[in-house]
Amino acid sequence: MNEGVHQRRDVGSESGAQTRERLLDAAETMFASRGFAATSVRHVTREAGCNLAAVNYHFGSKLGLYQEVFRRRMDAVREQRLASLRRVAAVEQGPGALEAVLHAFAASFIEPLVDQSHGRTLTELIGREMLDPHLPPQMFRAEIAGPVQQSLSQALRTVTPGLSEEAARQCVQSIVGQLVQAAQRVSRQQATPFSPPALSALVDHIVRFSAGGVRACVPASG
Amino acid sequence: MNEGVHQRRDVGSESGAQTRERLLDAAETMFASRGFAATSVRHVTREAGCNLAAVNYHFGSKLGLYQEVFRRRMDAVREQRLASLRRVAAVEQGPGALEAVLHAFAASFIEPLVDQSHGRTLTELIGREMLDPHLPPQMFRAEIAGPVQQSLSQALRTVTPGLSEEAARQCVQSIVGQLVQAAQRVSRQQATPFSPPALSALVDHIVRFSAGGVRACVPASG
DNA sequence: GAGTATTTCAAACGATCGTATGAAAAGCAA
DNA sequence: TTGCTTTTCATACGATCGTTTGAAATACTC
Repeated sequence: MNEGVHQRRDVGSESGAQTRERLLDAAETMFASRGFAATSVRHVTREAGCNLAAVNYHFGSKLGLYQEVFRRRMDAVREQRLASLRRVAAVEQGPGALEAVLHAFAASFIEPLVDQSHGRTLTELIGREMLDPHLPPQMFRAEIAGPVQQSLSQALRTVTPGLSEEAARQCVQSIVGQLVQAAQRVSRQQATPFSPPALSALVDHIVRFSAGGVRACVPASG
Repeated sequence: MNEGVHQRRDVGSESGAQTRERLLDAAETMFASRGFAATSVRHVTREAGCNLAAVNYHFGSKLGLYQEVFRRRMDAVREQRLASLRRVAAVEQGPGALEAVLHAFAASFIEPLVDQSHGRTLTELIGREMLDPHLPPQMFRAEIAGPVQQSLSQALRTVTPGLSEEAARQCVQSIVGQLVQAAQRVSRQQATPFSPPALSALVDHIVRFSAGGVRACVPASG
């Protein structure tokens, strides 16, 4: 009898929307730091300062709350990644173009971790979802991973003559792999929040390493 | 009153050791596929075909069981990684030596995922522990990550003239990042267990990409 | 064999979990 | 205000959680 998506007729009062977002904020933080199973509905509602039943009222279930936490942020994350790539690909040309593309992508991936508080928790959240999926299978990959990786792949081929489509796809995986791991290292360091110079050095290394890697994936030309 | 480590006087009977290992086997599988919080002691004991209280008797607590699951495998994992590096570093020389080192390391990381069943679950287990730590902080990094990464770092510098210690350390992070992400992709593909040629192509790409990346981290020489 | 130590067992403990329910509270249109 | 909808609330349900307990069963020593 459950069609899978919880639907309330509308958001009537303003206070209704307020507690709804307080719930999402609290849930986002706790799902990120503790994981889905270890986060209880009671913890979330207590943190949000509202009643236990509010979760089931607003989101149908604990799982519905979890999915809405992602849905609320996914558009912004995807657009941020795509925009920073588009910005660079339109401007840069010549021998340093590859580094520019890589730097734009890496920075847009790493910097939100320390700039805004949402970035850090969101990265942790995504890391957990990757290992312990609770979202519909198509949701995460289709709405974030897919578009972003395809966009980066195309940008790489634009600035790297001779890079095949398959090679570009593999390079994207190598780059994302480095970034995910680096992001986790940064996020883990909660006490000492990575000084800006150290963060900049981290991004610089990934750019240099990846540029060398991408160029090594181009078949040798006369 | 709990000194942190559960100590039974000895392993007296053989049947005692048998159920102890059945518990570890079952727990390893379930912790890997479901995570710590989502795996219940009752599930484990039912899977192991023994009584509920056996976990607390043999390991003191659920957490004690979890830690013992890791302790049982860590030595073997570390030795396997180090041995494959040592084997290559002693033999290879010349221009292809970097690729040989990278291939040895990547293969020892990826191949257990499909060869033996332990490798796959262990990789998933490690991935979960990285995001959701339940081990004493020094245990995992000190016994696996540390020695392996230092060994790879030294091997890279041996076959790559001009690579600084700091640069080697960063390159190790880049390589490990690629491998961890690739391992997760492989493990995720449970239905179609990655044909051997596809796996070989995956390793080959990581070797080529990383070789280019490492060489790009050497300061330009005359 | 008896006697001791080790291991297994069924049963229960208190706690917490996600969810459901129906009544109070609040918001809003008339 | 009245009447209706939306939101909040206290409370309870059944299930499952990790752990404990004391007795039964098993293994081992002598």
